[in-house]
Amino acid sequence: MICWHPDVEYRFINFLLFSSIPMPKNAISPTRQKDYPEWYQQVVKAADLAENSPVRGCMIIKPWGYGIWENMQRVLDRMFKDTGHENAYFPVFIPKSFLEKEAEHVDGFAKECAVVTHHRLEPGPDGGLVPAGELEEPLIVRPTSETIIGDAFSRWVQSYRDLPLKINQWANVVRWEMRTRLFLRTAEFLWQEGHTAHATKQEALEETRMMLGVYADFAENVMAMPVIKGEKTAGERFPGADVTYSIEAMMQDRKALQAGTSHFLGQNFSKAQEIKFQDAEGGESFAWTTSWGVSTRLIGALIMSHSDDDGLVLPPRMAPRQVVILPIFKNDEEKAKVMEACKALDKELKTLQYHGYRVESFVDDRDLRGGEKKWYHVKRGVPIRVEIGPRDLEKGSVFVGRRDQPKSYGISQAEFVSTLTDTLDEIQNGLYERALAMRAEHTRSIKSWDKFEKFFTPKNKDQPEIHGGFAECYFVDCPETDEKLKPLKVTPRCIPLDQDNEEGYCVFTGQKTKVKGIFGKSY
RNA sequence: CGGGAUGUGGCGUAGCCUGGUAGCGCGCUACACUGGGGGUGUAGAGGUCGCUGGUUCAAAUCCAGUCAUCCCGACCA
Repeated sequence: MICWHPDVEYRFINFLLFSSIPMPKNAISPTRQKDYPEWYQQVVKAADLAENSPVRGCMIIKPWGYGIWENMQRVLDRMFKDTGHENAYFPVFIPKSFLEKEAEHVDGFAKECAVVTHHRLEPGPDGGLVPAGELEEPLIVRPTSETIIGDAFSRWVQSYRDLPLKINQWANVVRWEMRTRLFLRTAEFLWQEGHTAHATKQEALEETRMMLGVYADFAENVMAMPVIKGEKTAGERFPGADVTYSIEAMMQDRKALQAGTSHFLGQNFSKAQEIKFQDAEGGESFAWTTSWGVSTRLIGALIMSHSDDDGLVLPPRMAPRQVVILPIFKNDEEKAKVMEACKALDKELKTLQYHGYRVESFVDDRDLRGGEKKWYHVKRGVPIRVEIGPRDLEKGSVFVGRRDQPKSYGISQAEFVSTLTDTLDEIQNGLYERALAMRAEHTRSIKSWDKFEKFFTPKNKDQPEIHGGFAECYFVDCPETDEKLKPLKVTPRCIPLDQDNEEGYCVFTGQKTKVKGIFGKSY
C-alpha cells in the first residue's frame, strides 16, 4: 500500500469481512473433524430428529426422527413375519420376583432398573403431591422382557407340538443409564425384542443365527450400513445368555457401534422359569430359548454412518420422504402456474414404487426464502430436492439437487420421473459403498502389541483427534486379554463368523490360537 | 457414586473478580425492498438474572444451603 489512511484500512478490513469472498460454509458447526460428539448433537438438532425431554435421560422423538423409526419398523416387521414370527404385546411392568429368577440376569440389569413402589398420589403437607399406597411387591419397569415373556411361555408350552414358539414385540424399555446421548443411549428407548422357544438346541441356535442374518441384511441393504457379524466374547455377553451374536458397524469417528444383538439363551431361562414340554417319547424337557433385538439406537447409527458437515444424509430407503419439491416464483401469477406443476409432479411421483413402497414426495410451499428452504431440507437429509420455476415450465425441465453430491443439475421432467427410482438406488448404493470404503480404510490386521497400542493411541492426548479404527487380531478370550485392553479403552467387538482358520499368536497373551477378533473403541 | 464446571428473555451468551435494579447475537412479529437461494432495511414484542436464606442503604454480582444440568470416570443396546 502506497499511502496509508485510517479510512482506507477500515474499508479494506470491511472488504475482507463483508465482501463476497467465497468461504467454505457448512450448515453444521463444528465439523466432524473438529468435535465429533458435538457435531453429532448438532446434526440431531438441525435435522429436527429429537430433543431432550424434561425428564433426565429421556428423549422426545420428533416427527422426522419418528418417521425414520417407522420406516425401520415397517421393513423389519415384514422381515420378522417372513421368517415365521408373530407380534404380541407384554406389560411394561414386571414383578420384582420375576427378575430374581435368573441370577446372571439380575446382576446385569439390577443396577439400572426403574422401580414402581406406589400406586397413588396424595396431597402432601407442603401443598404438593406425595406418593401413597405402597405396593406389596414392587414392580420393575421392563429393562428387557425375557422374564415376563418367559413366564407366559411356561404356560403356553406343554407339548413339543407347541414348539417352536416365535414371538416379537415392539415396545419401549427403560434402563436407568448414568450418561445418555440422544438415540445412542437414552434412559427410555424404543425397540423390538424377539423371543423364541424351541425343542432342540440346534434349532434355537439356527434361529439365533438366522435373526443375526436378518439384522445384517437390514443394516446393509436398507440402512446402507456395512456391518460385521460375529460372536461376543464372554465379557461382552448378554447377562444370562450362552452365546451372544452382534452386528458391529464403524461410525465416521472410527468407533464401533453395536447395532443389533441376537442371543442364544440355552436352557438358562427355561430352567429358571420352567418352560418345559413333553416330547414325542413322553419325556419331559426344557425348551431352548433365544432373544434378539434392535432399538432406536439404529437411528444414531444411521446418522453417524452417512451424515456430513451439512447435516443429516439419509439413504433413500430410510428417508420418510425421498423427494421434496420446491416451487420457485416471484408473483401470484407465476405462483399459480408453478404450484400447479408442482402438485402434478408430486402426484405422479407418488404413483411410483420403490422397494415395495410408494415413493414419498411432498411440495414445500411454505412462505420461506428460497435459500433457507433449500438448507432446511439439506440439513434434514432429504435424498432429492426438485426445484420448479417459471423457466423450467417453459422448457419442461426440472432442477435437481442430490443430497449425496454437492452439485445440482437440470434435466427434463419426463426423464427425471422415469429414472427416479434408479437414481434413488444409485444414492442408496453409493452411500453403502462410501461407508464400506471408509471402514476398509480404517481396518488393520495387527499382529503385535506395540502396533496395537500405537493404533489406538491418539497423537494429541489432551484433545484426541479421530484415530484408530478396527483392528483384526489373533487372540484368546481370557481375563488377561481383557486386563491388557482396559487402559487403552479398547474392547473386543466381536469374533467374526467368517474365520479363515489359520493359526497365529494372541496379540495380548502370546498364546497360539486360530481365533481372530475385531477390536475397537466403542459407543 | 467419585473428580470438574455451569445455571441470565425461545436458543446462545456479556456483565459477577472491583455490589447500585440488565446488554448483545440468533430466533420471533409487522412493514418495505429483494427473489433459483440460508439476503437487506425500519419498527416492535419478550427477561428481573435456577431456588431458599443471609450480609448490605442497595445483590445477577458477596456468603451459606439447596435443586438441576453438562463434562471426565465406573456401568451399558
